[in-house]
Amino acid sequence: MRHWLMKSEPNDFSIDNLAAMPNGTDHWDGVRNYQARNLMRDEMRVGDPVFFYHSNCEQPGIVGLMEVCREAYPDFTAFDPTAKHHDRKSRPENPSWLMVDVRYLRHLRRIITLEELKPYAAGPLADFLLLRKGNRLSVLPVTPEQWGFILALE
DNA sequence: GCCAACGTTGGC
DNA sequence: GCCAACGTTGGC
Repeated sequence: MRHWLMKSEPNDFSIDNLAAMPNGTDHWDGVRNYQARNLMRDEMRVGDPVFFYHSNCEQPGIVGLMEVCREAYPDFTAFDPTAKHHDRKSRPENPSWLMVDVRYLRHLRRIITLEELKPYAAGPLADFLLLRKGNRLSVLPVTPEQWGFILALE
């Protein structure tokens, strides 16, 4: 089992939006980065735990927990000319982009902010991809040690 | 709104 | 294959 962190802009899709879905479940569409796509395709499995991270907002940070509940399948929003992340090069018979389904588990009792995590880049979170300068991956692996350390901050 | 750090595109 | 131009991400 692998652990993950997935980013979403709360103005676009927040953890509250996910929690409000039927069964707390939704597809995670809009990933348009090959490295992130390959991670979803090759590494993500049903039952993997995921941090829900709010990015590009007033208080960037980890806000809750979810789990993968369906493995990678074509991101149909890429086929839709009216969709925000439409990609005309992606065809249904040969999809460029994939997504997984995720299920809401719970909010953290408080937001574990990026600001709070940053100092640990000098210690327990030295290799945490989220804290790497210039990192823009929206789907990234978290080691069991990193996962445990971060959750213990809650 | 600014801008650093990317990733992608396309001319050559 | 190189690399400049461009677009995007995301913190601040």
